[in-house]
Amino acid sequence: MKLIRDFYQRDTIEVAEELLGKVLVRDDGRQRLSGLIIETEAYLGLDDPACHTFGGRRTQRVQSMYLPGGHAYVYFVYGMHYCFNVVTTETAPEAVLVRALLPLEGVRTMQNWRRVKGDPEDLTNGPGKLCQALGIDRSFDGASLVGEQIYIEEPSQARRPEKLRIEATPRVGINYAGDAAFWPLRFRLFSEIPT
DNA sequence: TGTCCGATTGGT
DNA sequence: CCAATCGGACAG
Repeated sequence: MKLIRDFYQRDTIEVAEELLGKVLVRDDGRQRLSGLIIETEAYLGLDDPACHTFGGRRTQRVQSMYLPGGHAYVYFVYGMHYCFNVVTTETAPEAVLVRALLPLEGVRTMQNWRRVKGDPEDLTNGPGKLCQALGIDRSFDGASLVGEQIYIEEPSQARRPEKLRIEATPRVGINYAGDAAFWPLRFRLFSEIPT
């Protein structure tokens, strides 16, 4: 079951936690590439120094963060990587960064796009890596998450754990953000998931 | 227009 | 630990 718009149009921290254990799907019409979401980070908009919209910044790059919850915000960093975010709330420019997946469908294709072999976990255990594995680039910026090309769905019964165990720790790579660098807004699933 | 730097990754 | 690599934010 594909998540509906209302799932995204809620409090950002709630969405960040509840995205854990869901399945991110990229469907190019020929095949499905998917992975179980195991790590996220919440970015809290105007009052969050680590957020691209801090202080009400509204530049070309971050336009899609001002879309209603349920859209994608994809940006380019370090001259070579893309990061995929889920826009949250009804109107506030907040989002959740998807940081890691457990590959499910289309592992072969992911290996081709990543040009690495070996441990499937290395395919999508980082925000830049998972974008490369799923073929997500800036053309997905602003895309609807209730459409056909990219969306998030409930996991199959088989890989839905009895109870999710979540750990909250500080976000990474934002040491420039002062106190906000210590806010526990990074969420990780550490239950055993059947694969 | 010029400069500085990044919500990362991969190799030393 | 450090380089790669270039678009974006902001100062001038």
